[in-house]
Formats: sequence, C-alpha cells, structure tokens
Amino acid sequence: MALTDVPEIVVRRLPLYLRALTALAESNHLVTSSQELAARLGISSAQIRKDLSYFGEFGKQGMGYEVPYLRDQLRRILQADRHWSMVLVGAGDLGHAIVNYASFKRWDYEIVAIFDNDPAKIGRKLGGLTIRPADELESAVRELGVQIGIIAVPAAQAQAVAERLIRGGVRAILNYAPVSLNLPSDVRVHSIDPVVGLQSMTYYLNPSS
Amino acid sequence: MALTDVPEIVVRRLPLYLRALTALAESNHLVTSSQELAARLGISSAQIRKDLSYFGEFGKQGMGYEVPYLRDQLRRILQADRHWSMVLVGAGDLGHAIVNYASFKRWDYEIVAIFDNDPAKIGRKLGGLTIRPADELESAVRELGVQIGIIAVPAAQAQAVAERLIRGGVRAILNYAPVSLNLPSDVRVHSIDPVVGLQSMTYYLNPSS
DNA sequence: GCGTGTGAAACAATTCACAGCG
DNA sequence: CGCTGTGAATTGTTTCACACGC
Repeated sequence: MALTDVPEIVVRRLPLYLRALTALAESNHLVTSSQELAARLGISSAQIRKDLSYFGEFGKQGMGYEVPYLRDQLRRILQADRHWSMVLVGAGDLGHAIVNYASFKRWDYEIVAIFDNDPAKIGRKLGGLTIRPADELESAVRELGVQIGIIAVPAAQAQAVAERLIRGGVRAILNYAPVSLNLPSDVRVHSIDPVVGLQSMTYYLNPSS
Repeated sequence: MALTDVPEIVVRRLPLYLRALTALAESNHLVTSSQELAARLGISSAQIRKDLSYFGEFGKQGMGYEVPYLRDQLRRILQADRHWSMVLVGAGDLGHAIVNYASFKRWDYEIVAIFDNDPAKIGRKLGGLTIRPADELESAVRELGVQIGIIAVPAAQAQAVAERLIRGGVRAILNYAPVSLNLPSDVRVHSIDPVVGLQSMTYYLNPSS
C-alpha cells in the first residue's frame, strides 16, 4: 500500500490514537482493542481498525493490540519519536503563552528562535531566547534548517509572515492568527482559533441565558 | 429547509466565512462573490454557495453578496451577534493566557467565573475575578446560567470536570486539556491541542533536519 | 470464541454544470 | 453577461459483515 494515498483525514486521527495509547501505557494498561479505543475516543471500532490498516497489521486476531507496541508504531509513523525544532513569530501575550506551553517540551518540540517586529521587544529575553528582528526571519530559518513555524502575530500580518517562513524553508505552520492562510499545497497548515470553535458551538446553543 | 439537517461540517465552516467577511467589511469592501471568498479561504466557490444555501438566499444573481448583509446574517445564524458568558476551570499558565486572550473580548465572550482546586490559588484574583474552589463548580454554573465552559486543567482531571460542568447546565465545552472527552451527544465539544496539530503535520515532513 | 483486517455496501460530502435572474 | 442557487454526478468516508487466525 503506497503511503501517499493515505487520506489526510486518517492522518489527522492518528495523533488521537497516539494520545490515548500513551495514556493507557502510563497507567500500565498493556493490551487494548479497537473497541476499547473506540469507547475512549468516541470513534467507531471499525474506523480505528481501517485507519490502522493503512499502515500495517499491528494487532493479533482474538487478542487486540499490545499498547506499547502500537504506541511506538504510531510515534514512528507520525515522526513523533524525535526532536523537532520550531521558530516562533510574534512575542506578544500569545507568544509568551506558547513559549511556556509545557506540552511542547513533553513531546520534544523546541522553539529555537523568536522573532518580532516591535523595536521595544527586540533584544529582550523570552524563554531563554533573545527576541530577534523580523527582518532576519528568512535567513535565520534557512540557517537553522527549521521545518516548523508558529505564527502568533495579528491577523493582518499573518499571511506575509507565513510567506516569509516558507521562503526560509518552513514546510509546516501552526497558525494562531485568526485568518485563513493561502499557501502552496505542499505546505501544511494547522490553525488554532478558539473563536471559530466557539462560534460553531453557539450555533447549537439555546438562544436564552 | 429544516435547520436540523444542516451537516455539522457546514456549521464548522460558517465561522470561517464570517471571519473573512468581517475582514472584508473592515477594509470597506462592500461587495464580494463566492469566487473571491473561495480564493481567500482555499475552499471551492461551489461549496461556499451550497453551504450558504442551507440557510437562505443571500446573494444577487450576477452581482454577488453584499458584505455587511451577509456578515450580519452569519452572525445571526451562529448567534455571534450577542454576548456569551463562560466559566473557566483551571487557573494555571494556560488559564491565565485564556483569561487575557483579547479575541474573546472582541467577540463578546466573557469569562464570568474561574475555578481551581489548588488551595494556594483559591481566593486570588485573575482578570478581575476571584478564583473559586472547584467544589462550587456545579452550583455556581447553575446559578450563573452559563452554557459554555472552558477546561484548562491537566488531562487526568478533564473528564471529571467536563461531567461536573454538564451537571451544572453547560452545553458547550472548549477543551484545552490533551484528552478526548466522552460526553453526551447533545453537548458540543471543541478541543484545542496544538500537539495533535503538530503531529498530523510532521507526518508529511522530511525526516531530515 | 474473540477481535483483527478488509472487501463490499451504504452513506456523506464535494464538485459539476447549467437554468435562471438581475 | 456574470454570478447565484441547486439538482445530478462524482468523489470520498464510514459502516457493515465476515473470513481468518490466535
């Protein structure tokens, strides 16, 4: 099975499986099944089995899956078993929160450079790094060989920042700016906008209160 | 057209349309088209037209859409044209960042109570509110009549917190804890886990660097 | 017997393509 | 003519259901 034709929607579910398996392993749960994972994740067991089958045969018939083994396989598939360097653009409140976000450290994602275009911030320290001027962006990203960029700038600047990150060699962007980025299809984007999440939920809420 | 059979995936796109229309309106762009929105959002124009057609006929043939009108219609549909109260559980680093997140204010989402189970934090102030003990959760949520809860506690506690929020009357949860919540299907959940986003992107990245 | 892996069937979402109207 | 709104066609995703092996 050619891995190029794995549907993206399947890839987006794998981290959820990995997260559940990691939690199971931490509570010394050595064996699981597609049904148990399904119950935890709110996904059907058939879907979990089909998703995993794109990548190999990880279970034993009649037995289920060995938790540490399947976890390690998913970590390998997702390249979550190694260190990743990232650059952060935007040293405002959001940038501060991102630098201090504990889960990144826990999963071996490391911010190795921070950029801002505010002269008052350039030269200051943040999370052990000196904030660098935004005009060094392309060259610094290229020198560092970083593939992941995090955008935490105002919406109006996000598209331009994304394009400069890409020119520096970035291939994946975690976008916290509340705007849709328009980028080449070979660049991955994951956007986080809590307001978008809230608005799609309030659609279903009661008009009262 | 019964609004109950609007696919959820359509509802999840509406906030993106609203966001784009709000930006267009702010730059005094008075008219737009499904093609222009499509180019901005990276979605096909046919999909935008079909999505909007679930809710009414908002455009003029040969002309396109009036930006302020369509924006207001979407705000009404999503109930984004009114104030929403929310409660926050978890007053750690993440909770602090959430309280100070400017976009909530801009869109009229207000945090009206904050809870934590750490005695060292209870009684302290955060964003003008006094941090309350977690055991007041259900009763306080019920008294306040709040429909939206934000979870910013460690993964191990998130499921229990969610259940307590729901017992207090919450019907929508913005979940920042890195765990899949298992809740009644009439409760809406939107989860934000940057690591999940990163892992689904690193799948596609180059093994080098 | 139990639970995986998987073709086939069912269902859902997207795109096509064009009538219709300003 | 230009662009919306929408059935029909296409494409994509999920579920079904069962052979297979532990």
